[in-house]
Amino acid sequence: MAGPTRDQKLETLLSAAAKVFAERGYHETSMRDLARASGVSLAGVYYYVQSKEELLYLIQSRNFEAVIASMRVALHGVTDPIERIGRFIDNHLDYFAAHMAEMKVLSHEAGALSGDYLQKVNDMKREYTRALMDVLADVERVHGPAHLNRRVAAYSLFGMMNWIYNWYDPLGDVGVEMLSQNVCHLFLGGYVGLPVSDAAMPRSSAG
Amino acid sequence: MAGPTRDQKLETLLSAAAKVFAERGYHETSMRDLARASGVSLAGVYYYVQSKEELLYLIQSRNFEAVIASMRVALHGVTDPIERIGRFIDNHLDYFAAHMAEMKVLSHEAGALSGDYLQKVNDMKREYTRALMDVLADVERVHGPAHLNRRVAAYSLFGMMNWIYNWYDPLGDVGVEMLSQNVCHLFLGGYVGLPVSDAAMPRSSAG
DNA sequence: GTTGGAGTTGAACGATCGTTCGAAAGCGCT
DNA sequence: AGCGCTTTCGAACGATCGTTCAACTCCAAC
Repeated sequence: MAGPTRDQKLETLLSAAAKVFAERGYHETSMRDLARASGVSLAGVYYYVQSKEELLYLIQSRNFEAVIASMRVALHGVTDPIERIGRFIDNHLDYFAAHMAEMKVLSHEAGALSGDYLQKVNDMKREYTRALMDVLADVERVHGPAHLNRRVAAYSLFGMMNWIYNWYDPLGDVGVEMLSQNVCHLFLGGYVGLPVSDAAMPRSSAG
Repeated sequence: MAGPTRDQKLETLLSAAAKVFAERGYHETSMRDLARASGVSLAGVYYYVQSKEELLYLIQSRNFEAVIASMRVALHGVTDPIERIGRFIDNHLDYFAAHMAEMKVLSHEAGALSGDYLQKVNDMKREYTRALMDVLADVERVHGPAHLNRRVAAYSLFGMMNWIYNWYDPLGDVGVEMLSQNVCHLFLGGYVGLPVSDAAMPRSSAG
């Protein structure tokens, strides 16, 4: 019958904050809004968090770390470059759809941080981008050079995937599986220039 | 020797505001920042604009109108659906790259408006999205049904194109022409599922 | 029953926000 | 010079912001 841990209450606070940040935006949201949404007093928020900016940083860094860690697992042991891309996309969209509020805050509120907070999140961003670029380099090593600038291709893919917070409803008629398959097909079809065999689609080879 | 018109001074104000909004974000920017950036006093701004929100609305609506009008011209008389898509992409990226600050404000500050302002911008968004979806329907009518959900494809393309404010530098080593060609290739290759003939690329047929 | 730390709070702080307003300044016209 | 209209401004308004702090409650340990 133990009450919630300090860490658990912080998680609850972060979760509530992510929801409000996603709806109203970081700067429009006041600490009083967050207090109301998480059921504590205004001053009570500051018992768990040093500042409003640290709150945003915790949301961004924790989820970014989770995405990267999950991506490493998803790609581990997979050698076919095409399937590695499929896994990368699949992992990204799965996590995005499962944590819409947090990922919208991560994608949309990228420039709201400053100082050390900003630098640390930017480091993760560089690491994640590098991971994708490496996979793209693998593809070209195996299937020959693409007729596309690799950097443009990488950021276009991130654009496709990160833009979904503007329109996608995980509970709508387009399931996450279909979304992921479509993005895989769209990107791979355009990047390697040929219809992608179903065997390379992660959804049908891992389940 | 006539001094600047009232409309010209408003344009100057909007341009300066777009730049500051793009850099700092709409809500972080104060009317005092805008006054300093445009060289007038704080109260002076309110001679040209009723409110901060109207300022944002004017930036968004004027540029959205320009994009839509320019798109109508670019597509006029073009019958081949594939080339119509190419023109659509080309027009979008051309305008985006030429008006980075304004288009970033339009893309990134979508949820900052409210009331009638929001409704009017949303109407334009619906019109623009509908235009793309119609072209996609044309493609499928000619080249057979795509193996992709049309809505997912449309929003993925918008994602690719609108995300560029997060990374693209028009003055960098990737020119607008290469960017546009790459996005065309990426999208068409994935959507119609085959290498796109150069003749269908707007850059090589219109010059 | 008393101590002490963890958790929570109401009230207040100075700063900054968007907006307003009356007055002054510029200026073509007579 | 004097009038009328547009343009500009300094100063102030009330509201809200992020943050702080002393005081309070709660409860396990002694």
